[in-house]
Amino acid sequence: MEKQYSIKEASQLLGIPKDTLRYYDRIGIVSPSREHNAYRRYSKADLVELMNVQIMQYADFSLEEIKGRFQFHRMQSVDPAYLQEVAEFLDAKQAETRRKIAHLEKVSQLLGVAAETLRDFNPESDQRLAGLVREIYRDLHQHEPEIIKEDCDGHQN
Amino acid sequence: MEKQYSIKEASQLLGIPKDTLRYYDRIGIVSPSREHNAYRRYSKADLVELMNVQIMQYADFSLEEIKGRFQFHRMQSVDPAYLQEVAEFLDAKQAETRRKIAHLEKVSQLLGVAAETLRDFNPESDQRLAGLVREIYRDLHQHEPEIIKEDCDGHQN
DNA sequence: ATTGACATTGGACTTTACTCCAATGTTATT
DNA sequence: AATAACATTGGAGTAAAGTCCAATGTCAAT
Repeated sequence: MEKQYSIKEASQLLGIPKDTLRYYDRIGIVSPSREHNAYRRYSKADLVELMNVQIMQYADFSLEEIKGRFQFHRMQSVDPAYLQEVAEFLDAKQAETRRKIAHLEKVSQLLGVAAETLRDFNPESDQRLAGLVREIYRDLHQHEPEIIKEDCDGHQN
Repeated sequence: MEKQYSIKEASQLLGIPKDTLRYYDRIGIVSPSREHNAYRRYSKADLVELMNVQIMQYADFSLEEIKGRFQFHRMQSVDPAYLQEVAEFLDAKQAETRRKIAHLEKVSQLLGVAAETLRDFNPESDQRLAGLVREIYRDLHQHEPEIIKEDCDGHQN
């Protein structure tokens, strides 16, 4: 006889609001069984699934993705082709994550240089700032170079 | 006589949809002047501002922030106290960005190990995966340790 | 005068992941 | 029987940053 948990208990154990648990039930992410009175009863397996969901969210998966791709602990027949597919999906996610990191690295640089330039203005950091901005702008869409290309830090000249 | 640009031209030059430009006008981000017939006329300064907006967005600022903090190219009197304030704001943003990067680094690790584990299962990478997941879970909310702590990769045991 | 390409507006809709509410039902305790 | 503390539901609202639409106005060329 495994213990079962009320929605309140599940909520407290996992730190997920009750409304959110109901929402997950509604959209089919984790749908616990019900008691005679229609109260939700969360099994341990349900809690584990919810922890999975939390991890997946941490890893930037959308609920759609979580719902779609990751029923694989449900299926007992672990089709190797399917495993392969999931692995590729993870690879793609990782690549995307790396791109995001590269982006944020540039942002961090930009912010650092911008703050420095504000703190004490000198032509050197101003130059670096302008260069970064240009680079980012190129990054943003690599075309249409022939317009104004002021440095975009706001100080008019 | 500086050239002025129609909304279509501005849109094409900057790669921003016309509807978005109108939206920016409405919420007061960049509000160009108008012709006799109420058509918007974007000046070069407007375009520069819009480029600023693009950079700011690249740097993960919300439109609220862009609107609130960065009218400083507008003000000609560059109050040093204000510069200081902005610099601190940028510092805070940078710190936040660094936190995001740290998060994504962990995500990337997790995805890598998860894919590896799926590809060819061996107890070693399984261990690493479990360890990472535990770490993340601790990260997620550092409390309530006394429940189930299965590895959250889905394979039942 | 009509056509086509452009412009305007207010307002509704989209997406994601919740969050809140009111009306109502259930359980346990007083 | 009344009360408190739970639970249920459908449905509405929220945030951000657009995106789309219909009705309408303007402009240049035919």
